[in-house]
Amino acid sequence: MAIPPSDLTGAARIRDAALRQFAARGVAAASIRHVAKAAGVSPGLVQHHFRSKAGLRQAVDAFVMRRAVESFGDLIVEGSPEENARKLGSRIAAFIRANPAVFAYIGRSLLEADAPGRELFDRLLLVARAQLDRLFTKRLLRKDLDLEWAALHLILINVGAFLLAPTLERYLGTSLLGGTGMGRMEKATTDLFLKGIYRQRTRQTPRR
Amino acid sequence: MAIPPSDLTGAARIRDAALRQFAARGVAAASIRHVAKAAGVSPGLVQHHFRSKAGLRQAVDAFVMRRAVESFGDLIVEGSPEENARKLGSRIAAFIRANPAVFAYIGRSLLEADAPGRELFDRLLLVARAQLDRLFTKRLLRKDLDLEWAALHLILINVGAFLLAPTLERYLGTSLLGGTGMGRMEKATTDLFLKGIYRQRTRQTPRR
DNA sequence: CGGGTGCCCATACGATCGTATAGGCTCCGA
DNA sequence: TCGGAGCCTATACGATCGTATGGGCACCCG
Repeated sequence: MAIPPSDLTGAARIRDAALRQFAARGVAAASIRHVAKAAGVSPGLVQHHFRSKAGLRQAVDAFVMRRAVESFGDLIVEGSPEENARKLGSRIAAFIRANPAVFAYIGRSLLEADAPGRELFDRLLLVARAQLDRLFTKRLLRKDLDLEWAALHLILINVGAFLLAPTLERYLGTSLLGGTGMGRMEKATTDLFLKGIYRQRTRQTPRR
Repeated sequence: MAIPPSDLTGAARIRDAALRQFAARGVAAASIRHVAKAAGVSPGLVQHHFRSKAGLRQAVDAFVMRRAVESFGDLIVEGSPEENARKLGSRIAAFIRANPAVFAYIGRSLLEADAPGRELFDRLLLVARAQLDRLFTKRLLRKDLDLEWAALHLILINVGAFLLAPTLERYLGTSLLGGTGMGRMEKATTDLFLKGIYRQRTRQTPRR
C-alpha cells in the first residue's frame, strides 16, 4: 500500500518487491498478490511483465547474480593470510551491507533445492572455489585443507547467518545490519577462519 | 501409500511422518494431507489426534527437544583442545547419523522465526553456550573469543549443512549421511574450529 | 447383553493460491 | 486524426490449503 518511488519502472518495482518478499517469506510462501501489493501495483501487472511466478523468479535470480559477480569477481590474492582473511571478510560484509535483501534471498534460494536454486548455488560456489583455489596455489592456506568443504563453510556461515537473521537478532539483542552488529559478526567470522576457536597451540603442530 | 509399520500407534506414525515432511518441505509447505498420506492414514485422523496443524507441530517440537537434550546434556570438558574438538565433532556427527530427520527439522524450524521456532532455538543455543562456557573457564578456548558468536557458528555450520543438504550433496557427489560423506564433513568442520583455514603462522608471516 | 468410549474415515466449507482472459487508458507515429 | 502498442486493472476458474462436522467400527465395562 506504500506509495512506491516512481522513478523506477513498474517492472523494476515489481522485481525489487519480489526480491524482498522472496527473501523474507521464502519463494513458495510469497504469493504474487503479496508481491503486487508490496510493489503498489495490481496482481495482473506482475503476470503482464513476467508471465508467471517462475518468470518472476528468473528475473530476480538474474538480478541477484549480476550483483554477486560484480561484487566478488575481482578479489585480491596477495599479502599474508591475515590480510586476505580480513579483506575477504570486509568484502563480504560490505556486500551484505549494500545488498541485504539480495543476500537474504540467496540464502532462501539455496533452501529450495529446485532447478533455479541449484543454478544460483552452483554459480556462487564457483566464485568461492575460484578464490580459495587462487589462495591455495599461493600457499596461503593449510596444506591439508579440504577445499570443497572450506568453500561450503564460507557460504554456510555467511548465508546461514542471514537465513536465521530474525532468530539471531533476538538472541544478540542487536540488528545484524546495524553498525556494531555487522562489525562484530565480521570480526568473529574472520577470526574463526583465521584461528579457529580454541587456544593457540604454543610450539609445534602436534600430528595426531 | 507405503504400508506403515504397524507396531507404532497411529499418533506416533503421524508424528514421525510429520517430522520428516516438515524437515523435507518446511512446516508451511507440508500440508496435513501430505503428512497423512506419508503416515498411511486419513487426513481426518491427524486432526483427531492433534486438533490442528499447530498442535501437530507442538508434538513434533516436544519430540525433537527430548531427543536433543538426551544427546547433548552430558558433554565432557577435559583434555586438550584437540580432544575436545574431536569429541564435540563426533558427538554431533553421531547425533546426526542417528537422527537425520530430527536434525533436518531443527534447521527448518529455526528458519520459521515464529514462536515455536524461537523457543527451539533458545533451548539449543543454551546447550551450545553452556558447553562453550565450560570450555572457556577451563581455559581451552581463545582468550579473545566471542563466545556468543562461537555458539552461533557451531549451530550455523552444522544446522546449515543439513538445511542445504540436497544442494550440498549434488555438489559433493555423495550423500551427507553416507559413510564417507559424514566423516569428511566431521573432519573438515572440526579442523575449521581447531585451526581455521589458513596456513599456520610460522615465526613470521610469509610475504606474498 | 447393551451402551459408551476411543480410533478412524469421508465430506464439506471458506480462504488463498497461480493463472487465464478481457477491457481501459495514454501516448506516439503515419 | 486515428489506430495500434504498451502499461495497467478487474474478474473468473480450478486446485489446494486448514478446519469443522458427522458417521462407522472395535472393544470394554456395567
